[in-house]
Amino acid sequence: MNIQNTLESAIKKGIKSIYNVDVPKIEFQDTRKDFEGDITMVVFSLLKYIKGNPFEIATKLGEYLQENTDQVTHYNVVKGFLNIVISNDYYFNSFNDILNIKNFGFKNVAKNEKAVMVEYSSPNTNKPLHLGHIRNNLLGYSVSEIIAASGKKVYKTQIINDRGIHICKSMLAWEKFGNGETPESTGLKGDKLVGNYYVKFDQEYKKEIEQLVADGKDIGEAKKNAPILLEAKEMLLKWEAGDKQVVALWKKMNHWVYNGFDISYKDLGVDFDINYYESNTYLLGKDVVADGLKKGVFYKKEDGSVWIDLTDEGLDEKIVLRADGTAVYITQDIGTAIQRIKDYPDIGGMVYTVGNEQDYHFKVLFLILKKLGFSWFENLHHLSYGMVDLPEGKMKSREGTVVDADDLMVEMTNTAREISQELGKLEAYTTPEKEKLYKTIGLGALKYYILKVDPKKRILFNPKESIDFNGNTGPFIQYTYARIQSILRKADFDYTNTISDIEIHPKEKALIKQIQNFPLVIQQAAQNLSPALIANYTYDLVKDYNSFYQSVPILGSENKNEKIFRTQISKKVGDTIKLAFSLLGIDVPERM
RNA sequence: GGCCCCGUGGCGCAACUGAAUAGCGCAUCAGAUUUCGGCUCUGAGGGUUACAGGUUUGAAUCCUGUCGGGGUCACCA
Repeated sequence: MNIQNTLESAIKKGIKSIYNVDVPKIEFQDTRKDFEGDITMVVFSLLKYIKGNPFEIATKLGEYLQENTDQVTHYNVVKGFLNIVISNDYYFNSFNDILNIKNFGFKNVAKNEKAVMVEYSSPNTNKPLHLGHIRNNLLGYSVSEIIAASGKKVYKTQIINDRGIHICKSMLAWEKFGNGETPESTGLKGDKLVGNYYVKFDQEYKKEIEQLVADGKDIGEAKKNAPILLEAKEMLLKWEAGDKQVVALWKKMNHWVYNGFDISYKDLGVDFDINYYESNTYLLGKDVVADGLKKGVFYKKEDGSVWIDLTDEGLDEKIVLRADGTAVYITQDIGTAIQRIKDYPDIGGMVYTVGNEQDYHFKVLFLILKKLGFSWFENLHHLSYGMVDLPEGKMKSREGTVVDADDLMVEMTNTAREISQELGKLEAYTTPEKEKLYKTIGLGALKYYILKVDPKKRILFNPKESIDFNGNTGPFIQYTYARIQSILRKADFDYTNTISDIEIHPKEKALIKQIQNFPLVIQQAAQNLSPALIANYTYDLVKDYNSFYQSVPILGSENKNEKIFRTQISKKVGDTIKLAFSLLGIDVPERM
């Protein structure tokens, strides 16, 4: 029970006894530095229920609290703000209550809570992962961890786009120009090898168009009729017909890609519980459309195509099935959503981590599922995020301006190595341990940098200059953690027993308050699908700790109990940093 | 053009979903530290929260309009 809840029920009781009124909610905020107090109640919001002068109301409630609660020692009133001072005993008690709770702030999965499926990454199998995927992966993974810590079961999933004309393009190019190259023969990661052939196709295709135009063909015609494109289309037909050779090639090359992705995912520190493949799901949804037609949710046009009218909701009409009966993108998404609920009946909602260019698509998708009558539609969320832009302009894979995910991770690690070699305290480390550490720091910087900002905002990413190691950054927080560990290593006394008979320092108070807040922050972050809340919380905690560290001696304290208490606080802060960072997918080092 | 998102000190970000004098980091300037890791801490300067109205006891936050940036309006995925 944190202080806010305790006070809230006490104040409600007070209001009941003084004014005989029930109020639903009491508002609190942190007391501003310039006033005395630990927590502040905002009286203004009560004026709806209680007629009167805010100052008087605050004073009466302050008096009531002082007399009727153990925790409130005194109070002061400024305008409509009741500043409440909390007793030292309360801080000791509440800190001692949580001192030995492992994973403080994390809630166990509640039985009656429905599970959540979080989809993220969802790559194409013809291109390696790039910077955009990194933001997607970090967000999706972190949100999954946060929801899990908030007390819900989570299924992490990705849907792999493994079929279609674009896949045939890289297959065809490999067949024509590959000379039997494999990841083993070239030493390339599988996704990189296949990606190269996707580029190769595009080059050949452009050449053929130029040739055709030079021969006097119209440019539009040339684009449609370039021989290599026709061949790719033919290949797609063969694939759909189940042609043995094409399917075998498709399987072989996709495997290369999956092996490549696995390496990238592992480096990035993300994982999945379930994979869905478009080759299995692209036919889903058609029967749902037939069903919806019967129910009158959809309607058929003269040419046989099926549509939904969303003009009443301020959107357009949207096609859900082509005239030839084949599915479009959204048909598949409808089918897949329903399929997932069938596969995992304990799911009560889903989170789709997809870029904001698909905002409209998901609006439509959710609306359709609502109209089809699925009750879980209201627990569908599109975790939409802004583009990651480069200083030079937009990322385009064809023009080679993409930042490759693997390259970026290596670059971050290199930067961390350079800095650590100058400043690190790593004498005790072996070379492999050092390498692991550089990666921890480099990726910590990258992850924190991306996750601390509101997902909706665009990020301008300058690989060379953007990543700072000072200030509000991952490494700064990691550094504080490492320093705490250094203190704990040196603490050669028993600090497991609880302490309560010393003077409590304001900086210690601030830290206890901050730690107590952690469970609430997790719940808020889960509700808002916002890793940024966790990142900012951790930073605030670390700043409070550094301030504490600077103001009071810990191991150097003369008073034995003080020494123990401060060590305990340090330990708890360290634990909390570690837990919070685990929610962001960031490791913390023992030394750096 | 319709719809959606964004606009906060020079730069990068906050503000618990409407509350006190809008916080923090980088950069700049001035200090602190016999001690536990000098990648730390304390302080100063720097803001009409893009602009104009409105609602409210109270607005960066809600509403309307304008401007600027981005996205989206495919029988592509």
